[in-house]
Amino acid sequence: MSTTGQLQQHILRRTHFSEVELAEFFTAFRQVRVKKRQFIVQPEFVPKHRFYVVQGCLRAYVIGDEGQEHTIQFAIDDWWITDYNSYIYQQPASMFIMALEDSIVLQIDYETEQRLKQQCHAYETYFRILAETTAAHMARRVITNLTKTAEQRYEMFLERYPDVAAKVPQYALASYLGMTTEYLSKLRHKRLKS
Amino acid sequence: MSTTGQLQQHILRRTHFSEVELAEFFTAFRQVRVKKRQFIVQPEFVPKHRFYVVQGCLRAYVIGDEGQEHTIQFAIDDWWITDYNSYIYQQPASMFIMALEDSIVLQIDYETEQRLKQQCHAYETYFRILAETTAAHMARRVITNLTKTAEQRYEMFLERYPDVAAKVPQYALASYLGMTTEYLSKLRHKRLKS
DNA sequence: AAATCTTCTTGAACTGGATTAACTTGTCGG
DNA sequence: CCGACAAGTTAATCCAGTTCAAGAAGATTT
Repeated sequence: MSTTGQLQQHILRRTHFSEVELAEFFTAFRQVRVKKRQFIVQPEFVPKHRFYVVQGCLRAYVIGDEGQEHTIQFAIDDWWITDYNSYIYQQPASMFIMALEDSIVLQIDYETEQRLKQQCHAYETYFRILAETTAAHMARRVITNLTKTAEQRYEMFLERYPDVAAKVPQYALASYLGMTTEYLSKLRHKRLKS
Repeated sequence: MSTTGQLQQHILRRTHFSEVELAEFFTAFRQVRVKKRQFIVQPEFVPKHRFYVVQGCLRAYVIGDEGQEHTIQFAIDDWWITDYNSYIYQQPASMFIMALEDSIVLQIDYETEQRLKQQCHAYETYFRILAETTAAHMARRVITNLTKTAEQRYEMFLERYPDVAAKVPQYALASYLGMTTEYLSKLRHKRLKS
């Protein structure tokens, strides 16, 4: 499948674009290769793009007051990623987004996205659905963080995202789940014994 | 101002509807009075509506495995509220949404919303913006919960939402901030002394 | 205005998870 | 294939926040 073919599926599984709409939509994207450890978003800079991951693995994180990293989002094949707050309001980012492995992404820039959404109802619908999905996902995460223990959060993550769990380094997962690397290490060990 | 006048402002501050579009949009809403302690969403039932709060105060919460309540969202005048996950996917709710005081809401039902969005690009845009705002808000909350201590979370909430903090009962706020009532009580006391 | 229920407070004992620190194992560029 | 740094482990100690328990202060109903 071509690299845009994957995104095409992502779109058509959620809404309907005509042939013409699809073709024009893809002209808005640029395919970019991102090397491991390379940043695509950095604090202080206004994030110009939203990214669709064709292949690879990226991680968004913030740095807390005491210098610890906190993972906000992972993205693997067929996921969208950006610093949501900063992108939609076009404010300087507060996150880093870094490739955890060599990756291929499709990027669309803010102005183009705005123009497309204005121009065509179907495009607007697609981005509305993306936003809704993001909101729903974030709401679930808030609930999980409020209601579950560290151990339960780990177990749930393993069940829900086994492919992500397998790909990302332990320290990144720990900081996503809101615990230290050391504690996650203990949980894993405990798990193996039982 | 009429009750829809408030919602009209909410819309026009975010996007543009023509006179005709505005008029038709409002026919989709029904104004409902909700008494204190009354539920508008309950677990097991598919939430049929999304609610715009004209006046009053509502609270969305889930019940954890050990029976504790966890507040997911508050809504006061000029806010939207629903069980987001359940509403957009039309699945049985997992939350309660209850009025903390006698309130007036405007409700739109799922099918009507779908029809409106399909019918008119401007409506679609408005709901896209609502979803984006929700996503951004939830993302900020995830970050705060990961990076800040209970005390910092409380201080930040007071600063950002003083009107909500003044309205809602202590136990509801505590469970929103992810701490026990007892601990919040101590934090307040500590705060008064300094 | 008494009775009942709901919310808030206070303090003592406890614990899930953090911190610190030293060590082991991977990984990869040269 | 080696040197260096990044990632993961283990164990001792510590603390932010919970739990339990009992009472005080508001609300709401009769």
